[in-house]
Formats: sequence, structure tokens, C-alpha cells
Amino acid sequence: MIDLDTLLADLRRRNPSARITAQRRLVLEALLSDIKGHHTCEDVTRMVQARGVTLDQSTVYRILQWLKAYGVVSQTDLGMGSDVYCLVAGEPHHHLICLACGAIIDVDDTIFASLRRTLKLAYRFDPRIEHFAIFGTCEKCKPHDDEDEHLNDMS
Amino acid sequence: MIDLDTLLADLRRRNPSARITAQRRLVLEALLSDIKGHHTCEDVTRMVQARGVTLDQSTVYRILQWLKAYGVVSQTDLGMGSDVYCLVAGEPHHHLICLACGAIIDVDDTIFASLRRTLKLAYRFDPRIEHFAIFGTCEKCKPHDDEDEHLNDMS
DNA sequence: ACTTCTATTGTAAGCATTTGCAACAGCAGA
DNA sequence: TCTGCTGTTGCAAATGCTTACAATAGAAGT
Repeated sequence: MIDLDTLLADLRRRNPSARITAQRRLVLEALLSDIKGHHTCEDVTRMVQARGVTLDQSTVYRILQWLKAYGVVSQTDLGMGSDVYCLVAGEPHHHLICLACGAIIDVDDTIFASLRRTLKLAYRFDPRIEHFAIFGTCEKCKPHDDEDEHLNDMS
Repeated sequence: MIDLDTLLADLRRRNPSARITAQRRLVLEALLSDIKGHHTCEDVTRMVQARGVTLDQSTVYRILQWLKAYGVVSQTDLGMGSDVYCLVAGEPHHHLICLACGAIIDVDDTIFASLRRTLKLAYRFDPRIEHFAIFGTCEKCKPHDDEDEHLNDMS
């Protein structure tokens, strides 16, 4: 459904003065090679470097921000040490993350249908909700009555 | 509606082995002194230090995380350099942030009513949606037809 | 008051990410 | 081809936040 050349052509069309450099092409190739995956910036850098190319991590950060500005990738804080990036292709999905046990539950985009509608109609705001993480407490860790959620207790 | 001693008493009740130290008290006092404000960690540190106390910034980070774990403060990335923290008191509010012009639009918590309900009923997940930032495009910056959003163009 | 146990702090070092700047590369016009 | 303009990169340094560890200081029991 998406291929490298289409993506690049689209990016160039949307901003004719942007340059499709080797680095940008390589980063996109790396992302396309695992189209459903969530990758940290370091992952991406490693994937590109695995092909024998040298490429600075700060450049990858810049490229990922650039792709994000065009809605090509999403950036999400899943609560691990570093943000993950993934291609925005087809139906987006999101994650519920339990603060108590760390479980990550995948949910599909329909949960945001009503919020999207409200924002568009009542606020005329066009939200970018491509890959959200919602923190909270999962069923197993549900706090009992007025007893206490200890969460990842750091007491 | 909230005062320092009630908060402290509640925190102690919820975790009897937690200690109410001078530092924790001072951080809470600082937050309570501007109950509606959004403060960076650095702000909070400065507020406390303005009272002549010395207190390390890393301690403040730790205290804010601790308060967040108990749902007393929320932490939000508003897209400025650093996260902002604010007391979770009464009705929460949220923000829409325009990626093109930087405008910040305040919205109240009702926009999340339906999402909350879905998560609770369909996923038995109890979300912590206390102070969200939703990025997107505001009315004034609405992209025209198939023309292009340049956003904060970094071309 | 003294001891013991554990929570919390300060310090310094670490990680993730961003930024300033000089060098470089692609494109346009002379 | 040369010249200038602008976008992009690599490097190094800066920023925001977290963590390891040793030292400190509450709380509870003696």
C-alpha cells in the first residue's frame, strides 16, 4: 500500500524545496522494512548503519521530526525509556498502558471517533491522533473500592 | 477546596510508610500557591528556592513523580521545551495545540466523556486522563483542500 | 536517649533528545 | 563552469530528565 517512491514523490510534491537526500531515503527504507513496527530512534539508526552506511543519530532525530511534521510517522511515549516512531499507514492503532503492571493493551482507532467528531465540530480543530498512549489501570490491577492504587509504588 | 494539610494527611493515609519531608511539603506549598498554574520542574524548584531553602532539582523531579503516582499532580508535554506539572484539583481541563501557529486552546474535560466510557466498559480500563495535550491544526490554520499544511515548516 | 530499619536526599554521572555552527551538497542563474 | 543561495548533515555541546550510590534523617521499638 505504501512504497518508498510514492512516499518520496509525495514529500517532494508537498515541499518542492525539500531535498530527498540519501539519509532521508535510508531512514524511510528502514521504517518500511518493518512497516508495523515501533522503533526507537536508536533502532532506526542501527538499522541504517547495519547496511554499512554511517549516519549520525542527530540526523535521524531530525529526519524523524521532519517525517512527523508531514504526518508520515508518529512519535509516541510508551513509557519505556525512549519514544517510539512508526509509520502512519492505513488504520491507526493506539495503546492502553497499565501503570501498575506495565501491560500494554492494543486498541483500534474507533475509540477516538467521538472525540475527533467533537473537536472538529465544536472546536473546528483538526486533531492529529495517530498513535496515542493512554495510561491508567487495567482490569487486573483495578483499585479495590476506596482502597489504594499503589501503582508502580515508589512509596 | 484543597489545603496542604489535607493533602499531606491523605498521602500519609494512602501510604503510611511514606514520609512527609520538608522538601515534599515545600514542593506542595509552591504548587498550592498558584493552584491553577502550569509549572515546569524548574519553576517549582525556583519557587521553593525563592524562600531561601536549598533543594536539588533532581529531588523536585522525584517529588513530582511521586505526587503524580498518587494522582495529585499531572504531567503534560505542551510542546514547549519541558513538561509542565499542575495540581489535579476539581474539574480537569485539557489543551488543543496548533502545530502551525502554536495557539493553545483550553477545553474542558467533557470532551473525554465518551472515550472514558468506552475504555471503562469495553476494555475495563480506568484511564488517567487528567491533563492532556492534543496536537493538530486550529481553525485559522486549517489546511486548504488538498493543498498543504506546512506546519512549523522545517522544510 | 539509643538503635535499627528504611525512606529520602544530594551529588554526580548517565541517558534521550535538541541545538548551534561550520562544512557540504544540490540547484539556479550569470 | 563559476558563483551564490539555501537545505541538510556531522560534530560537539547543551538541555531536560533519570538514576546509582553514599550519606542523611524519619519512624518505631528498646
